This record gives sequence, structure tokens and C-alpha cells, in this order.
Amino acid sequence: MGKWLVKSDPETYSFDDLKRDGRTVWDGVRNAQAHIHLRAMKAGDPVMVYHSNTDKAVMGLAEVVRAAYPDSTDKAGKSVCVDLAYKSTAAKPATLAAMKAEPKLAEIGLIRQSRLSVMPVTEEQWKVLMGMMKG
DNA sequence: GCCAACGTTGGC
DNA sequence: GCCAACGTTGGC
Repeated sequence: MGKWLVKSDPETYSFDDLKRDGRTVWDGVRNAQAHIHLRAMKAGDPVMVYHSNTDKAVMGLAEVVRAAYPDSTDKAGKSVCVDLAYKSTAAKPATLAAMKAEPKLAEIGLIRQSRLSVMPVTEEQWKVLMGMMKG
């Protein structure tokens, strides 16, 4: 079972929107590398949701409830999406600044490849992030 | 198939 | 508002 991190611009679709909706189609991803990660997701996999731009922090947890399938918003038919369900809100969001200050997170995709919107998180990175979010 | 130009993302 | 990173496009 993989663990994941997805990014969203909160002005487009925020973690609060996911909490309100309970479940959503995570579509609109157009990057080939991100698609590789989406295809590797399995139902039940945990996912951290990061807000770019304004918050620059992991806001909470979601869960994959449907594995990759064709993204209907892509007329070319090349994109895939998954369904995510709201799981829990972080007591304290894990900020990008805090992640950069943590040597154990030096290799995390969020920092190393800032434009990638879907990425795997290792077990160790996951534990460090969970610790940060306990507050 | 290469590469310059251009567009987009996202941190600062 | 600026700029670095990087993906995409289009001319050759």
C-alpha cells in the first residue's frame, strides 16, 4: 500500500471543500509524471492534501476510494483521475517552512520537485509529517 | 529529433 | 510582482 501527497490550489478546490463534500473526483491533472503516480494509487491508500500558494501546508488526510480511471475533463482521453474521500483534519498544518527545516524531509518530492502535483511519500517521511500535524 | 520560445506553476 | 523550474509547442 502506497502513501501519497496531492497538491491543490485552495482557491480552486480546498481541503475544506473536500470536508464539506465528503468525497470528490480528483481530476484535472495533466502532468505525465503525476499520472504515473495516480495510476499507482489503490483504494484504501492514505493521502495528504497540501495547499499551495496561500497556506503552503498539509491541511489533513484523505483516502483513495476509487483507483485511477479516465478523466472525463480531458477530451483527448489521455488523463486519469481518482476519487478521494475526506478523512481527518490536521490539528496543526505541516507548513512548507517546517518541512524545509526538517532534515528528514530533505528528499520529499514537494521540495525537490516543486511543480509536481501528485507524488509518493515514503514511510519515514509520512511519520515525520504525521508528527508535525499533531501540534 | 533537436532546441528555442513560450506558458504555467508556485515560492518568495 | 518577480523569477526559477520545468513542461509544451512548433520551426527546422
